[in-house]
Amino acid sequence: MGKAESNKQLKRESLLNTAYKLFTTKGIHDTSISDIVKEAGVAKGTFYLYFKDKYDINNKLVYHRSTKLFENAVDKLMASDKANAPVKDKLIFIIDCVIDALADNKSLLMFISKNLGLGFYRYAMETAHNEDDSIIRKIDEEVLNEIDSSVTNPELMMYMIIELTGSSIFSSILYEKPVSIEELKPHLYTTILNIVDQFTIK
Amino acid sequence: MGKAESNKQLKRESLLNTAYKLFTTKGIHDTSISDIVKEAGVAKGTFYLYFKDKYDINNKLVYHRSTKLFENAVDKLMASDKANAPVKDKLIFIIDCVIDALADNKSLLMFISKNLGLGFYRYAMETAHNEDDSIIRKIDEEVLNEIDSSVTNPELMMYMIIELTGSSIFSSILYEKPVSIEELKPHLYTTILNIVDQFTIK
Amino acid sequence: MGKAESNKQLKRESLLNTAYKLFTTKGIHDTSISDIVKEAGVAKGTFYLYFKDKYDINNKLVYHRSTKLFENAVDKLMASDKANAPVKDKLIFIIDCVIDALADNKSLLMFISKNLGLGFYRYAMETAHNEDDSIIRKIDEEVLNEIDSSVTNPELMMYMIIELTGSSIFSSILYEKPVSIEELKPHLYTTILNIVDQFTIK
Amino acid sequence: MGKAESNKQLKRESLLNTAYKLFTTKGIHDTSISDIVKEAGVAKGTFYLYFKDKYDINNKLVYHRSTKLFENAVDKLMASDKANAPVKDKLIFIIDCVIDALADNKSLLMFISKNLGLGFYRYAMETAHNEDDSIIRKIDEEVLNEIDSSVTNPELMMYMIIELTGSSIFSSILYEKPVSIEELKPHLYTTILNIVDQFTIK
DNA sequence: TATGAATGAGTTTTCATTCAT
DNA sequence: GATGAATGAAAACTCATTCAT
Repeated sequence: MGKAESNKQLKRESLLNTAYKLFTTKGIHDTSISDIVKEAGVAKGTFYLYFKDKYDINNKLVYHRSTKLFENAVDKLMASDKANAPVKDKLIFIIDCVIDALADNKSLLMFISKNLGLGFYRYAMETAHNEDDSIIRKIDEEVLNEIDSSVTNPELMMYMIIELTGSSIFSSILYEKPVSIEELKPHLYTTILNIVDQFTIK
Repeated sequence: MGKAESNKQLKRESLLNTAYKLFTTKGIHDTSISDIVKEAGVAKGTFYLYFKDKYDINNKLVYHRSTKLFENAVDKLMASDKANAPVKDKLIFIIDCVIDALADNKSLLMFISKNLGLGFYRYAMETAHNEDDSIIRKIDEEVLNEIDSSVTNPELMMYMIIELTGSSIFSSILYEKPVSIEELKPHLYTTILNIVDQFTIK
Repeated sequence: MGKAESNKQLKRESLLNTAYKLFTTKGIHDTSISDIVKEAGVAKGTFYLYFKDKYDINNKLVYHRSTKLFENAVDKLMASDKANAPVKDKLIFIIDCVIDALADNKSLLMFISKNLGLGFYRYAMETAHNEDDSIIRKIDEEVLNEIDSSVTNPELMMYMIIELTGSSIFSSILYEKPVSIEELKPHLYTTILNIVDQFTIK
Repeated sequence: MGKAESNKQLKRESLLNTAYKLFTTKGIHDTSISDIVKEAGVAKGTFYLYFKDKYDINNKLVYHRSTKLFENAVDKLMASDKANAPVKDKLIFIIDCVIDALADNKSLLMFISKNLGLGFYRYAMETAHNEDDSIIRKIDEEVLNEIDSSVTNPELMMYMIIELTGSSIFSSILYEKPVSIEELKPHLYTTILNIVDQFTIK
């Protein structure tokens, strides 16, 4: 990668990071492209070399940041002694990792929650179809492919688990309402395991 | 109510209805105050007599429309033969009513989903504190006040039920993904009843 | 004066006082008629029963408040042992009274200074021609009519004295720059007396 | 200076000149930013590239035009045979130049008078502190630095002279009331010299 | 007299986008 | 590729004034 090439990437990165910072602080509505380029230290026109508009950079951010979240969780799983544990355990492990990461990074939680209003699942499915390197596909293939054939409707099961998790952690992490995330966790995991059972033919 | 007074309410109503129509069709971002007043047939300044800005009228709409949704559900419950049924049954009845209403009114579902990104529950609790006539308070008092004392943490239980329901129906109703709402319902209600059990001391 | 009549005057007074308060605090430019009537507790339309517009009420205020200033000074003079002193002494007495009153009421000083930007004198002369009860005419007749016939150009003399006084006290009272008003006074009065001498044929 | 740079200055100048023209003809209150840009031949947004609002461009104009006034006076003094005359003579020379310039340019007089309502002196002192190239500082250093040590309070002396001059010439130039500027001059200069004497220890 | 909701022309202000350098 | 001044359509918002009650 030549000097020019790396400089090019630097500008792009700078724009992405600045946009993320401003979107999470002031909100996308109150952030203008002017604000972004001023803070990023690049020229107005440069923005358009990399992104179509404000919403384009926002989408790229959502994809980028949420993918990383799951990638890290999978990496941690693989590095752990749970790498070969039963699917149920791996599922809880990954969910736990993601929750911890979001509890540690509330602005990311805020950012994702504002953008995935219609649910993690739908977004995940959409990107799974559009992007070759979809993290969802990777999770599916590498972690959950061994879901027991006794599960009647694995996709629906995953849907309910993801939606329940995704929607219930926000208020808990951000406002500790109605309970803190640490208090929520055991109940949530119990429910998740119940859902798995519910979809399992005995 | 004098002639002037009723005319005043008419203008306000007209603005609310027009805004709702435009927000759900074109989106709030692409709807200008000019658009609203033009379609509502009132002068620009009149808008500012009733609402601070676009976001103010939007919030008032969210409150108004979502309250109505639950009010109708409670009314239906009271008029039904389930008025004196066990709490579990009343809960499922209300949820079923709300889901049916939203399935019948996708633009309302869309509208609410865009605006309650952080979850029904948090919004419900906030308005419960701010508004005297909060529907949530009413449901609490009139329908659920008899929750069995054997439930360990009724608030947390309701939280999980509401979040699971609120987030899982969207994709199902709007895109029939991963399954249609009619297919989802039995699984959802099973999970809800499981959650109730989970919080019940045996 | 009937009840209705006094109520009428009360509204007018309330509008005048509120306008003065707002003009001196926020400036005339940032005060709207809406602001005035809201704070005064009267209806919008009522404003137009008494005043033509914002500038009309402002002018009436300037006239009213500055006239009172000089009236009080003349009253004090008449009540003092200087009532029959030489003109020079009476002149200094009146000027001293006015300065003290303004030093005691900085918002009034601010208000007058903003509105009499083109000088006390011109304004005084204009109102002297327009208003039957002009305070300037009264001062002229009751206090200064005995100006010695040895003064070559009494009008010009008064002009210079008024302008010098009017412009030099502002900064002194409001910012104590370049010196406090108490420090300024002796120098100012010396200069005034010098001006009188300058116009007196010896 | 590149082509772009000079074009940039041209736009700024054009806006300043147009604003001055409109402010002096119609008044600042009746001049809209739309008026300015239309007449200046630039786009609406361009205005905001150079000025914050109407009042910002007005302030910059006051500073610019009043500074020029004194600069020209000092230049004329330096080019004259009075360059090395006694301070008294130089003082009268500069004042005379400024008065003549304002008598020749009544719209400038009007403009300055409306904006320096609280007095030349205060404004001059403020800008002297804020601006490195303050004309007041220059006059002080180049012309008046040799004020005789026998003057007890040079700053106060200058204050009184400036305020007297500044306030008394307006009505005289604009309305020839109470006397024309040519009639006023000898009396004014006599008073000024008297003030200098008053502050000089004999 | 007094009211205050309604008006809508007029103003300020923003900002995504372009394009000559 | 990179720049950033310029654009101008379009948005938000204001407010003096009116008039039916």
